[in-house]
Amino acid sequence: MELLGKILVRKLDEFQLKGKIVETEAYYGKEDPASRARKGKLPHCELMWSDPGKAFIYMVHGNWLLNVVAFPRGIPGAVLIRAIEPLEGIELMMKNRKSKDIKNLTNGPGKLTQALKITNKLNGIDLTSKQSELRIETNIAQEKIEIERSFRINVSQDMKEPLRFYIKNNPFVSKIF
DNA sequence: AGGAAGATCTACT
DNA sequence: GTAGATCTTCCTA
Repeated sequence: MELLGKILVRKLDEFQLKGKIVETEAYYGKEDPASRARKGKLPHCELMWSDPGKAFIYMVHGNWLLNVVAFPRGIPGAVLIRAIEPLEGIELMMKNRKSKDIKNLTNGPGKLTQALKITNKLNGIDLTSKQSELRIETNIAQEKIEIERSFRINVSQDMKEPLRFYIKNNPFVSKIF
């Protein structure tokens, strides 16, 4: 996806936490049996019908999952950020996660939200605005990345096509086939 | 009001 | 690798 390789920036009081997006999954609306939007316009996921570039944060199994709305208004769909590679503020992430293993900080959807202190307070925030507490920056020195794709992980009913994208040979992706 | 499900994580064998 | 914990929202009575 286009999000791969971009930088996720979480702004706290005096600090900034940064991480490179290394793993994503696509979710659609009613076409997708795994999507929460499949049953119709549920109140809490109305953001999927909203404008692209907004954060859609969803709680499941006691974990916050971070999504980015990916389609124009009117079309439901979002991209789940599964894993990032910590770049800045790593010590604070370790503190948030109570772990000192860097590879264990953000290599999963629920883990990265803990490390970055992402909660439903940030639901619906504009990820493209400079003032947002949470935003996505384009990687200036965009290195060459190889994108690999596979089927989604831990989804009870997956679709027929692979909807998971990740950066090849990156140690921070949650699972490699 | 109560119960079930869900895009997960951790700990233990 | 498998089981259990965990929490919020939605569905049904």
